[in-house]
Amino acid sequence: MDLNVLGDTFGYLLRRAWRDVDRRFQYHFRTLRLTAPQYSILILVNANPDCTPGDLVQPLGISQNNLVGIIGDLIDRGYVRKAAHSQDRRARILALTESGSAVLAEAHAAHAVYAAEYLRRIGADNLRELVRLLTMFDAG
Amino acid sequence: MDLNVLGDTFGYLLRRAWRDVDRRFQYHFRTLRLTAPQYSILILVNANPDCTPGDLVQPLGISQNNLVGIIGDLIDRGYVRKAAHSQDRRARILALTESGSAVLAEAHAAHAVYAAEYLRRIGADNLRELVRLLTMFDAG
DNA sequence: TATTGTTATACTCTATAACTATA
DNA sequence: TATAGTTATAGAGTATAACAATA
Repeated sequence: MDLNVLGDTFGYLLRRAWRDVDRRFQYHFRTLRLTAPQYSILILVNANPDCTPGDLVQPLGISQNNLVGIIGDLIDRGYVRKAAHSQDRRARILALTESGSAVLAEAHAAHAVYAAEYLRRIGADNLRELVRLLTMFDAG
Repeated sequence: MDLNVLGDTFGYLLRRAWRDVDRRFQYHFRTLRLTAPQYSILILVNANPDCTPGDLVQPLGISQNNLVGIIGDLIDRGYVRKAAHSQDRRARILALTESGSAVLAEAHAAHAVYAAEYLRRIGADNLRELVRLLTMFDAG
């Protein structure tokens, strides 16, 4: 097949790269049954205890209505707990449960294996350079 | 918000970059009502006349069953036509219609505007470097 | 009036399985 | 027995709109 202009089109390549990375992520996280956004939520809630769901909207790039279900799943599975905000009675605050901290540790271990795979495939220098370039796309 | 390890995680950044790029693509292709995969199909069918749907599976990274609907939509809209294969009666061959060639020309024009936006934002050298790095992820 | 969280809905993309007609 | 195309279905992810409670 002649790829024509596609082989030099960064959008085409970005989509393929994302699909490859997401597929490998899913493979390494299959026993934990965590998606990439769910892993991100665990990391953010752990690093920012008592944050609100609204705080997660920007860093995750997921709108608040769609966050409800994803966080709700993590709550149902006992990894995250949601409590009333002390000042603003509209707001909720999030924190990891003990079980959530434990699964986050397992997730970090799974992520290390996944990352090592790409370290071999792509190389440390290339990955560092990629992070630099991708950060420029970050529109928020 | 403390991003913790996420700010240096290429998977996280890749997802955000892809979402940004896809959103801008959708914006520039809104009047043509073409998705990124549909634009890719028009390019590939144009560059490879009389290819089969199966030929598109690998370059698009879309499985054959899911391709049916996407190609079917392009056929319904009169951009692609499907005909019998001369040797293999199981297979079909694809080609652009006149209307398909016309819309592809419009799509290339829309893509040029979209690409110019990123050329300003990211810079030619960085985009070239990005294409080099993303090609390494291409698993097929 | 505006904001936080929530529900509902629809559409796209993706994944698995199974079917048909050919080879 | 394998392959090309197709159909069906279910699950994510995403988008818009609307609502209740509270600020």
